[in-house]
Order: sequence, then C-alpha cells, then structure tokens
Amino acid sequence: MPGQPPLARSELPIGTVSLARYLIGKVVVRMLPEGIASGRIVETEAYVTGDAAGHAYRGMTPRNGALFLAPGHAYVYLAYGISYMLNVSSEAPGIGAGVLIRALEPLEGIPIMQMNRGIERLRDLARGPGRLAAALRVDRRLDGIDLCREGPLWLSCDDYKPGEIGQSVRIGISRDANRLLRFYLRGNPFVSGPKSLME
DNA sequence: AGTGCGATTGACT
DNA sequence: GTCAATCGCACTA
Repeated sequence: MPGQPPLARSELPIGTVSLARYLIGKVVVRMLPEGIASGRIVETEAYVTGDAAGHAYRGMTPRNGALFLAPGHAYVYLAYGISYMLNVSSEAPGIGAGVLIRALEPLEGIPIMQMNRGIERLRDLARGPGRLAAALRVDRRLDGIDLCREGPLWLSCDDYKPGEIGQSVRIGISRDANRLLRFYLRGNPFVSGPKSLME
C-alpha cells in the first residue's frame, strides 16, 4: 500500500495565505491506472477573499463552485482553452478562495509523467501550473474531489523540511497584480516564472 | 444568442 | 525576445 497518507483537514492552517505557505514542501499524489505519480509542491499562489484576480470574486458560478467547499478540495479549471489549473480550496464552507499549485518537483512515477507530457526533461515535467496538471493527468473530472482523502488525487507529506520560502507578485494576472501572494522555494530549479521573480 | 477574454504553453524570430 | 493556439465561461442584450 502507498505509504502516503493524506493530510488531515484538521492540520491545514486557517486562511488562504497560510495555506499557500503551508503547502510548499508538501506532496501531491496522483493514482493512475499505471501506478502512482507524485511531486513536491515548490510554488503556490493565494487567491484570497475579495481578490479581484480570483475566480470567486463575483460569487459562485457553475465553474467555480469547488472554491466554496471546505478547505482541502480540488478546484480544477481550463485556462486559455489549453491548460488545466489545479487549486486547493482554502476557506470555510461558503467562502470562495483557493491556492493555485504552480509547480512540482517530480518524485514518483517519473516515466508516467514523461509519457503524459510527451517530454523527457525532468525540470520541465511539472514547472508551471498547466504542465503539472498535464503531468498528473488532472482535468475537470477531478474538480471538487476531497484532497484530504485517498482517491484519484490527494495531498500528503513526508519528513521534508522546506528551505527559505520566497514571496513575489503573482504571475499572469492583471487585476490586483501588486499583491505579494506568490510563494516559492527559493533556489529550487523546479519553480516556474521569470528570473526577475526568483530573488 | 453573441462576444471578448483569460491564474498558459510551445513554437518561432 | 514575440506571438498564435484554443475554448469554456461570464457578461451583455
């Protein structure tokens, strides 16, 4: 059996920003027919309540309902008609907010991820939100699932202790663009984004 | 019912 | 560095 128990919902910190920091260094585990694929979270972004850049800003819609679930549920949507984005709901039920997982350091099932991505290079397998969703074969069918429970996709952890966590503006948004709500493992080669946001 | 636009990526100059 | 691809959805009427 997989020695990767899910994180308990009760151990998730309260609040979107706290969760975004907390998730750095944790592990995303994906169960596929071919086996397990997993990766360590090295970059996140917080989409807080009242955030004009957040999908929950204008209230609940057919797309974003999962953002209003209890903390630790998956919100998956298609961006630019091209790439799926994996988020974790982050506030009490009924409050819409989430944390975008932006990059993973591949751990297990690397051949599976290479197949899913159609590339070999380790560094590019899950560096970027659309890439990591593709590597783990995440799509809308996983929208709303509980990430604190073993299933097709869940969150876990090991004894890894993250190093220094950097903070910057978020990538690719225009509204509320000045807020420092992106978090990343400083110096980690699997982090996405321009060099200007790496310091 | 029609329209404009992204929480991106990959290909190309 | 620039730029097109691609489509679901939220918004307007």
